[in-house]
Amino acid sequence: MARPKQNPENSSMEQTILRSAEKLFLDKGFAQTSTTEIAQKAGCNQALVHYYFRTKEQLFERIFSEKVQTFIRKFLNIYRPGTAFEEVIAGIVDAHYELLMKNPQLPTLILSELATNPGRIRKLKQTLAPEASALLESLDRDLQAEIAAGRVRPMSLQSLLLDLLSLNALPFVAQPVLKQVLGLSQTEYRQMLILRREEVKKTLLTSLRP
Amino acid sequence: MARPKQNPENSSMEQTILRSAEKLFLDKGFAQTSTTEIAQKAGCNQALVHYYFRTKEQLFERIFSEKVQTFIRKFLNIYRPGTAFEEVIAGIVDAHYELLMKNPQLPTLILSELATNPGRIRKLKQTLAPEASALLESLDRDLQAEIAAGRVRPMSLQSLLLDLLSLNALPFVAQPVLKQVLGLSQTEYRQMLILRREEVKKTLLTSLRP
DNA sequence: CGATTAATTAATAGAGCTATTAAACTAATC
DNA sequence: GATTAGTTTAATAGCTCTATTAATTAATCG
Repeated sequence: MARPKQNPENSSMEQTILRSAEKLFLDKGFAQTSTTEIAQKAGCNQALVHYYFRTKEQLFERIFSEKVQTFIRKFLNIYRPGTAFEEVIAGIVDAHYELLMKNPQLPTLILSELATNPGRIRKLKQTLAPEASALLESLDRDLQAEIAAGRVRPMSLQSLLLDLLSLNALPFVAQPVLKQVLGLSQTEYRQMLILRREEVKKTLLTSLRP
Repeated sequence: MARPKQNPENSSMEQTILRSAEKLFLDKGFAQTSTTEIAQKAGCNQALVHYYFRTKEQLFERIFSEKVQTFIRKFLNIYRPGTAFEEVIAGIVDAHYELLMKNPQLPTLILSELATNPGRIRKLKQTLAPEASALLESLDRDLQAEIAAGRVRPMSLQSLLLDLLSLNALPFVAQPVLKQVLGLSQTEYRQMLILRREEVKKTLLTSLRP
C-alpha cells in the first residue's frame, strides 16, 4: 500500500510516525516508549519507524530538540521592556502560563531526559545561550533601576528568576502527584491552574516590595 | 560461598542488596535499573536478588514506600505551633531544606514514579492523609488568625502551601538542568542551595505582607 | 560425622526490544 | 507493459532483561 511517491521530506506516514512518537515520548519518556509501540499507534510496521528515522535515539533527538528549542525560544521572547515593572512581571507570568498550559508535559520530559542524558543540555545551552544573554542583561538593568528607585527590595536577578521559575513550573512538573493529592480530575486541575496563575502573580508582586 | 547462616531478617547480603538497589533506583529510576546491575553493585549473583525479594517490583516497592513514608512523615512533623507566624514559616523552610539536602534525589523519584504508576499514590495518600489533616487544620487556624489580625494578606492555605512547595522543591527537582545552566559543580550547587534557602525565606515572608 | 537447612550460583527459559535485510507492493514513467 | 524508485512488510538476528530451577557450598546441630 504505497500511495504517494516522490515526497522525499513529507511522506504522510513519516509525519504520522513523528506525531505518534511525539505523543508517546511526552506521555512516558524515552526509555518507556518502544518503537514497536510507536508503529502500532501510527498504524504501520515497526521496521518503517527505522526506515524513516534509522534509530529510536535519532527519532527522539529530532522531536525533543525541536520541541524544546521552540519552547524555550518562546519563553525568551516573552519579555517586552518599556512598561512598568509590575506589568512586566505580570506579563511574564501570564505568558509562561499560557505556554505551559499548551505544553503541560514538556517540562517533565525536559527534566527527566536531561537528568539521564547530560550531554543533551550542553548542546541546547550552546545554541540558546546567546539569545538568552541579551534578555538577561535587559531584565537585570530594569531590575537594578527599580531597586535603585526604591520600588523593589534589593535582590539578585537570579533570585527573581528562580522565584518565577519555581512558582510557575512546579504545578506542571508535579501535576500527577498534585492531582491525586488534591483529588482533582483533569479538567478540575486545569481550572485550578487558571486560578493559580492569579495567585502566583499576587505572591510574586507582593514579594518584590521593599 | 554461603557464609552467614541463621540471620532470617538481617542477612548481611540481603541488606547489601537493599542498599545497592536504593542507590540505583534513586540515581536512575525504576525502569532504568536492572536486577543484573543491582546484583553487580552488591557483588552477588543476579538470582540472589530474586531469592530475597522475589520480583524487581517488590524490591522497589519496599524501598520506595519506606523512603517516601518516612520522608513525608518528617515533612509533616516539622510544624510546631506556638511561636510567631513568621518564625513558623521560616522554621518550615529551614526544616524542609534540611530534609531535602539529605534526600536530594527523592523528590525526582517521587515525581517520576508516581507519574508512571498512579496506583502508588492512592495507597500512600490513604496511609498519610489522617496524619496530614491534623497538621493542615492547625496551620489553617493560625493562618486565618494572622489574616484576621491584619498581619498577613488574605490568602488560602492551599496557596501558601503551593508557594512553599514550589519555592522549596523546584531547585531539587530541576537540579540537573540548573546545574548545567548555571555552570556549577556539585559542591557549588549545594553552596548555592544554602544561599537560596535564605532568599526563599525573604521571598516568602515578604509575599505574606498585607 | 552425617544430616539438615539456608545461602549462593550456574544455567536457562521466555519475553520484549532494536535494528537489519530481503522481499513484496505501489505508483509513476517511458 | 516493462522499468524504476520509493514505500511497506515479514522475518529474523542478536541483545538484554526478568524470573525460575536445579545444583553447589557452607554452617549448624544432633
